[in-house]
Amino acid sequence: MATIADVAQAAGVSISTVSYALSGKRSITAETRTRVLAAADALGYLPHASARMLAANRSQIIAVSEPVHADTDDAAHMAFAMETTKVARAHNFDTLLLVHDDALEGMRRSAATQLADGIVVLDVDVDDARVPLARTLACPTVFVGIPADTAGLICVDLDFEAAAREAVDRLVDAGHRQIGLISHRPETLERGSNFPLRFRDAFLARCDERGVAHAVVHPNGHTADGSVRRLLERLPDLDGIVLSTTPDVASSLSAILATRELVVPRDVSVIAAGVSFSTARFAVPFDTMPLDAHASCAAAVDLLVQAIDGGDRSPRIVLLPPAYIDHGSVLARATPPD
Amino acid sequence: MATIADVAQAAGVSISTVSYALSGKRSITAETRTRVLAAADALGYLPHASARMLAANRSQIIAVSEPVHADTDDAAHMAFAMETTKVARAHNFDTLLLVHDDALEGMRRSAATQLADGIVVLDVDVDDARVPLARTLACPTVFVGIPADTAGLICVDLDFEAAAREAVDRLVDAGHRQIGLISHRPETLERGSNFPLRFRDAFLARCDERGVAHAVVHPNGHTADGSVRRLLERLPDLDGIVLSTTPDVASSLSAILATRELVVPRDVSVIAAGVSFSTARFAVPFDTMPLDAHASCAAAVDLLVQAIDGGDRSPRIVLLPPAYIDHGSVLARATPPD
DNA sequence: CCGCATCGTCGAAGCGCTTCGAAAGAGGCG
DNA sequence: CGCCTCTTTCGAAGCGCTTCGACGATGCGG
Repeated sequence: MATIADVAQAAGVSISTVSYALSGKRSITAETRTRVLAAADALGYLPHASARMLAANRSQIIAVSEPVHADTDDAAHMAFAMETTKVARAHNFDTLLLVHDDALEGMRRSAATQLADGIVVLDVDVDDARVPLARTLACPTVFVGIPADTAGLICVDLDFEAAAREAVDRLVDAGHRQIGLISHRPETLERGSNFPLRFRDAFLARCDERGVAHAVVHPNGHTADGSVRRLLERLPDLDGIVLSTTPDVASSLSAILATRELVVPRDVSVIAAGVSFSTARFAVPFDTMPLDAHASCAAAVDLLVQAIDGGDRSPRIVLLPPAYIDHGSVLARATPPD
Repeated sequence: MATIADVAQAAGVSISTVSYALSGKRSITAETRTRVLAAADALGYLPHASARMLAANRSQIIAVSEPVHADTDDAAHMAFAMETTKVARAHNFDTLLLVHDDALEGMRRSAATQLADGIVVLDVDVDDARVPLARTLACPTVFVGIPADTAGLICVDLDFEAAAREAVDRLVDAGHRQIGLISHRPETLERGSNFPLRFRDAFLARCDERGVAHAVVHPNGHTADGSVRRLLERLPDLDGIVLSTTPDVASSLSAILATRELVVPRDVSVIAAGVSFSTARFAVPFDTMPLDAHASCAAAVDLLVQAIDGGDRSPRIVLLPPAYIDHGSVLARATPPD
């Protein structure tokens, strides 16, 4: 491997001149710069990563902490890790993957050894062990998700509350009067995954505000079977369903409604909200307010880079407004006669 | 952050003594070692990653190259990247994630800058651009998957050929006479994904050897709809199906067979082989020979660490024998009267 | 014509660690 | 008692880079 000394020799200049010519941190004559760049190019020179890290006190590495809980959607996780990596590259950072139990310990390690310049924390629980840890680290950290106690943290997430409100509003505005929410499985909520709670609570509040009959169910298995049954028990004239659940449950919904002679959107309107999968390939695609991995990760990395490069570590919560993708699964109801 | 000098001072020894006490590369009296360890502990000392990398000429980082093609299964990719990371940690390596277009360029970069000590290449195509690149790199590289030209490479994969043969053998041995293979979507094969080809070819060869009627279909959409229709056109008495396909296609199979009054395993036996998803939660679970991410990645990382630490870079192909998980989806057929 | 900025380049220090060679001390043997 | 060996520890070099201070050269104004 060629070193900066080789380039310097080839270009007939000093080592520091090469460094400045390549970094642009001091002015260099155009002619000298050209010579240096040519030499670097000819030698295929790339700076030795660890030497650069040591001297510059910067690793250009972002750690990504991703615990991967058994009950969460692998494909969604993948998307977040990948998007974080992609966006980080655009900022000239590489990403280090910290998974499973090392999601926690790895944060401490990569911060203490200064392996990472910053950390992105994914799959955040309400009561996440990584929250107190992050507070003790010298290393800037951004959470994708909102834990219970956000004091001192930088957090980014879809505005699940706004999404829940918009879902309710759209259904109510279109004349729906009995709205059910199919949420996540009970174990997901018990573990303390944060967004299902936020979504559910906002859903309940908005339904109350709008004065509409409503019910919330949590699927027990991997289909919407029991959820639909329980919704219909509580809302016999169910005309709207909001989905904030897993892809397997969502994809089974149309068929299960069909067994009860219910057709989407003829009899029941459906909106999927805060979901990280697409319903476009479902037999009946649903209107969707997606949990957009790219948007969340881009925002997170932007904030992190700002903290690293710009030194702006002031705590804040950034909520991303939901987008609405129309697939025609919401049908206006005739206003019931007073 | 505490440095090795701080530890040395606290323990009342020299820097090199601390280094040797911690690394164990030279003998140190028990008493001195204890003192050093105590001091390191008290100060919360962890060696500065880049300083250590620079001095030791070792990064303890493995790059993971994962292009993520649009037509491939996100959850499966996730599993491979995660498992690689997990196994790497057990060897005291961290993993750097290289995705999308950077899967290729990142390999060059992390090798040239010596950011990575080795590379694991995932999601390998038959004609993968990363193959010729790997040959030019100084950095040891292990492929998870078998490209067309394996000259000079270290590769690990499930023995798809053996899996195909075993699937055919099990069906034929159980008296099946018309066996269909539902393979991957045409675009997956066109892109040159390597294992579907290997599996299909071995399937065809074994069916010929065993003298059994057979057909191969490639699903067009995301269900097994058309595949089943085309199989039945060509094999009117279809009694066995081998699945080497995507989870969406596989999960739709039972229901689609049901529309034709075909029940698994009463009328048709099914074996899923070389798949990275579980069929355990399907309405009818299938016998499965899994593509085990953990096994593949563990083997890959072992080989890579051997190459890095042990200097053993001799090219080789390691094929992992398939396991067979019985879910009762294969039913012995009465031998037809001669 | 001299002094003073300004510009482009250079030399050297230093980032925190590993590792080599050597020094110092301990112990055994003739 | 001296010599040699072995063990334990130390000092210093060096990994490849960034960056600071300085130095010579050039250009300008007084």
